[in-house]
Order: sequence, then C-alpha cells, then structure tokens
Amino acid sequence: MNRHRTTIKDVAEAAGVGVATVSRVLSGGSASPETRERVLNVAAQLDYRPSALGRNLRQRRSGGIGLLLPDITDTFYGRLADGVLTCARSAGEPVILGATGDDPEREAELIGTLLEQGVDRVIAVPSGDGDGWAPTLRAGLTTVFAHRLSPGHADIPAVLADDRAGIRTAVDYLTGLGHRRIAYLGGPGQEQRLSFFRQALGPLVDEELVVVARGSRDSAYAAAAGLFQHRPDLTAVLAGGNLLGEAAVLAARELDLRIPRDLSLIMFDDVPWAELCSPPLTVIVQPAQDIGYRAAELVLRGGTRRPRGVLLPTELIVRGSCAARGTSRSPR
Amino acid sequence: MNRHRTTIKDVAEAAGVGVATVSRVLSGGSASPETRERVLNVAAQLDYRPSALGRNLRQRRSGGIGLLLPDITDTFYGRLADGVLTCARSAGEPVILGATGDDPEREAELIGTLLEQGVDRVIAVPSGDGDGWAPTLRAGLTTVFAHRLSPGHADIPAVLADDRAGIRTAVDYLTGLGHRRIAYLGGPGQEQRLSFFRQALGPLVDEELVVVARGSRDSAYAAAAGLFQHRPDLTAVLAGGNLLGEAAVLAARELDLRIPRDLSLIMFDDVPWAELCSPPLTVIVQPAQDIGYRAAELVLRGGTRRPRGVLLPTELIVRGSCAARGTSRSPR
DNA sequence: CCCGATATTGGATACGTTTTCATGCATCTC
DNA sequence: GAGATGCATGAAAACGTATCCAATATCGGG
Repeated sequence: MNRHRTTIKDVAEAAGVGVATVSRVLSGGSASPETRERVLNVAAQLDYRPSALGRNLRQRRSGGIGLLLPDITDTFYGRLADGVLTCARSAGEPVILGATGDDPEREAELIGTLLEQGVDRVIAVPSGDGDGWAPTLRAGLTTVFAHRLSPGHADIPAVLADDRAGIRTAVDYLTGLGHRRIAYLGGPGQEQRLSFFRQALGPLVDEELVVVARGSRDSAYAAAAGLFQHRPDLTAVLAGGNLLGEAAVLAARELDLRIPRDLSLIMFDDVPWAELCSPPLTVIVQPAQDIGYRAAELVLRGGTRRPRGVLLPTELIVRGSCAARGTSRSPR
Repeated sequence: MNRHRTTIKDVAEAAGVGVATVSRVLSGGSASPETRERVLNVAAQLDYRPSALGRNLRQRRSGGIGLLLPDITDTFYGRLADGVLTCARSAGEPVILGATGDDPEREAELIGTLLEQGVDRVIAVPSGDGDGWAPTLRAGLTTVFAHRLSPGHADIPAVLADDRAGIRTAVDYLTGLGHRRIAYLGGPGQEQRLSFFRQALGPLVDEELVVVARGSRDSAYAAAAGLFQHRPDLTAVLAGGNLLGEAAVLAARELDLRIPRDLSLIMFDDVPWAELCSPPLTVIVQPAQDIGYRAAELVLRGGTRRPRGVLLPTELIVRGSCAARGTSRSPR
C-alpha cells in the first residue's frame, strides 16, 4: 500500500515530462497538443488532484473566500450565505464562515484568523462603526460589504437592498392608511435605515418612537415591549428585520395588542413564517440570496475596482398586518 | 514601505536566534525561559502571525474543519452550524461551509474540494445512502456525522438527537388523545426515523400514511397536500422537520383543514415561529446547537476512536396544535 | 576533575506547487 | 543561407513553516 498522495512529480514522471509542463497544462498554460493530451491522460489515470496547500504557499494566498455574518441563525443571513455558497461553488472556491455576533472585537478576531489562513477575499456584513476595517484593508484583502455598509468606508464596494425605497413605500403605505405615530424598531448597524426612515417620515418623525435593539432575541423583545408600553399611543411599527418583527409580534401578543386592529406592523425581510403568522405579516422583501450571490460575484472578480456597488430592488408585499387607522384603538 | 509580510525568519533575525527556535517557542516546544521571553517579545513587537500556508504545507494538512449541511437556509441547520462555529472559534479553527442540497453527487464534489484544500476533519449531515463516504474515509479524514447517520457506516461517530424517544412520546401523546390514523411526513435521509415511527405506532401503522418529500419547500408542500387530499380520514400528522411542518400548516390551510380541530400536528424541531403560528405548534425539540457543538468537539478531539457517538435528549413541548379526537372532523 | 547524560540551539531539509529563466528547436524574413 | 523570432520545454528557485539531526552548553555523579 502507498501512503502517499500522488503529487505533480508523479504525474510528470509517469508522463515523461517535467513538472513545469504538468503545471502549465493543468493551469491552462501553453503546451503542444500532444504533450497536453498525454499529461491530461496520465493525470486522469492517476486520479491526480493538485494540492491547494502547495499552490497556496507558492502564490502566498489561499483561494477561498471568507464570509463574515452577524448570526448564521438568522434566516436572512442564512439565505445570504446560501447565495454566496451557490456562486462560490460554481467557481470551485471554498467558503470560510465566521459569525461575528455584531461584535467588532469578534469580527476583528475572525479577520485575523482569515488573514492567517491566507484568505485574501472577504464578504462581510460589517459590524460596529467600521473602525476595525482600516487595518484589514491595508493588509490588502479584497473586501465586499453586504447588506450594510460601513460608515467610514464608502470606497468599498457594497451590495445592498434598496432600503430607502423600501422604507419610503412602507411609510407611504402606512401614512396612506391614516397612521401618524409610526415607530421604527431597529437592530445594530442600521444607522443608514434610520436616516431613511426619518427622511421618509418627514415632519411626522418622533425620536422617541425610534428604538434600536442589540442583536439578540431577548434584546429585541425588550426593545419592542418597552416601546409598546412606553408609548401606547403609537399605531404602527416598522420592524427592521425578521428578528425584530418576531419580537414585535410576541410583545404585542403579550401586551394584548391585536394586530392589526390595535397595531399595524410591517416587517423587513420576507420569511416563510410571515405567511403562517396570524395575521399574515405585511413585509418588505429583501433579496437576501441575491445579495449574497452578487457579493460573491463582485469579490471573485476582485481586481477591477470598477463596480462601486450594487443596489437591489425591494418590494412591499401586503398581507394582513396593517389596517386603516379609522378603527380606533381599544382603550386600555 | 515594505511589501512583505513578516515571516518567522524576520523574527528569528530580530531576536538573534534560529528559525527553529522561534518555531519551537511559538508551538510550545522546549526552550530556555530567557530565549522564550525574548522571542515572544520580538514576535509581539513585530506583530508576527505565523502563516498557516507554510505550516499547512509542512504538515500536509490544513487546519480547519469542513462542515457539510443539506441547506444552510433551514434554521435547524443554521443553529447546528452556529454550534459548530462556537466550538471551532474557541479552538481557533476556521470552518469551511458547504451546502449539499441532500445530493450525494454535490456532496462528493464538496468533499473533493475539501480534500484538495487539505482539510482532514469533517462534520457532515450525510446525504444519500452513504455510498459516497467509503472513498472519503479511506482518504483518511476524521469524520463525524451529525443529525443523521449513514446507513453503511455505523463505525463513524455520530451526534444525534434521540429521535426514537422523541417519536415515541409524540406518538404516545397523539394516541392518548384518541388518534388512530397518524401520518408521518418525512424528508430525505430519515429512514431511521421512519422505522422508529413504525415501531412506536405498532399495529396502527398504515404505510399509505407514511410519505417522504425531497428537500425543497415545493416538494414538501406537494407531499403534504397530496397526503391530506388522498387520505382525508387521517386525524393527526407528525412532521419530521420544520420545513415539513411549515408545508403541513400551509397545505392544511389551503385545504381548509383547521388545526387542531380537523387535524392535529406535531412538528420536529422547535423554531421561533412555532410559537407565532396560530395555533402555536406542538413540537419535538431537538438541541440543534448542541448537536453542532458536540460534533465539533468530537471532530477536534479526533485521534481517540473512543467515543462511538452521542445521543442528545429530545423534548415534547405541548402548545396548541393537537386536540383530542373526540371533536369529530367536520364533514367535507 | 572527568565522563556521560540532558537541555538547548541552529542548520538543513522537505512539504507541493507556480513561475522564472535558459535552452533547444523549428519557422520566418530579408 | 544566415540571422532573427517564436514556441515548447525542463531545471531550479522560491513560498513559510515544522522537524530531524548534530553540535554545543550545562549539569550531576563518581
């Protein structure tokens, strides 16, 4: 028995050529048709697979692309990851996954691991205020942001959903239904969205109705419950993510607020259960999978600095969680 | 400016020692206290990070652990992945993620990529009948199965939820409520569960009420709808996964079957929306995250062949999706 | 005080690949 | 026909690390 992965040297020997020639043939370099065929045959027969280890060391970079997400448990990020995987697979590139928990420190740590591994391409949903990214970029790795962009780094290509339009149509829809006191329930890293919200709401904006939770479910629930208790006069809420939406539904139920009679709800991100909920939730669809796929495309193209980013359309799907305000809220 | 990652050689030079010594110090070998400190200082000052590329090539294996899941979009697998990530992070090991789509061919392809990368440790939810795993194991990589085991490979350690007990309590609960015609709605790779189901049901088993869907949502829905239409006499259904449960709820709603009045439903796997559903779903909890974490532990320990596997407890959470059968089903 | 044992150290090698460079050969140009 | 040009090819040099091995220094016992 042979405890020995077949190497390029074996192939060269068996084919009666030099290793350089084998390497060239296998990576599409120039070679005479006859030698090419011979090498290819021998390689196939020996079931030779070039070792990424050797190649990586030589080129001082491991192939593969790093994927940094706040929370792989969140279906939105799950779908985003799926998009990345799909694209990466078609390029034969492995994907290294890391969960940042929206914590810049953990994010930095993960980036460190990636660099150590020689990964030089990264797709990330940046957490924190983005200070941590400066050294990373200086280290020379191709970065694409997804879903969010980092305040300080407008120069990095980003793939985003058109939140501005999404929020605008959602807010218009709600005001059209007569709502005036509309709350926004946000998560970490949504400064962008907050400003869009304020912008869309115009003079109606009430800063007390804009709350942000940290990443966890508990935090989201606490924020929602606190909001509903503190301001019983609000009539509609826009939840900036499926976790927040979930929390809002839960909190509303707990406080005996009926949706949509007492409270209208629009949630960012269409998830399967939005339809199963009662009432079915009106949502702003974000093309999570596409975001991931496009980001992967961008990061794979890499070299060309051209594409400053991509903006993907959002869509409002009206289901049953919003009602006209005429139906007055039941007194406590 | 210096376009040059600092290498072990730089450190050695700056510390006035040989590279071998630096390597030893950094990997915990023996060295005199004074040199150790000096090297450590210099390394810290130069911000030296050993390149995984060089190390990997030298040891002919890349660190890192491969994670092969059917579908990262499925929250269950999302949570499982989260468990793996948590454990891997504490060990400083990167995780390479691949989505098999429950397709043995894609699975084999992904394994190929992993081998090429020098990955020698893999956690997988095996798809297909497991034939594809024979060559993989011969290639000498440490494998741990999670969530399912592969029919042909009882020798590979596996981390499983105690499906047998879970199904038994669920079935007992349903029969206790008076149900006699109980269906099982399964997904791919659930032969094990099917036999547990038959076993738990005993003489009541009706093969026509046992259907399996492929992995996709559409397939799940089709299977559920087909089952409900074809056998309107069934009174309870056990869904073998949250995707199947979702499909069951959807199909029931579409066919105007009220849960739980017309149809009792128990779903495998507790997901956040189970509580938001109306009625809230009675579920069998599987510790998805733990499964991942334990699997990672096992694969990291690696060498010791000792642990044949782990069986984690399941739990029945009773909510509102099951009713006693006395309430006769409304005539069509 | 000397010898053997032990601890510490650095030089050299190998890991498998890509890429540079020089060589040989054939074809082309004037 | 001689020089120039191009192509296919293989030898060799990296890439950054871990480890083998020999050499040196330190120590204890006799």
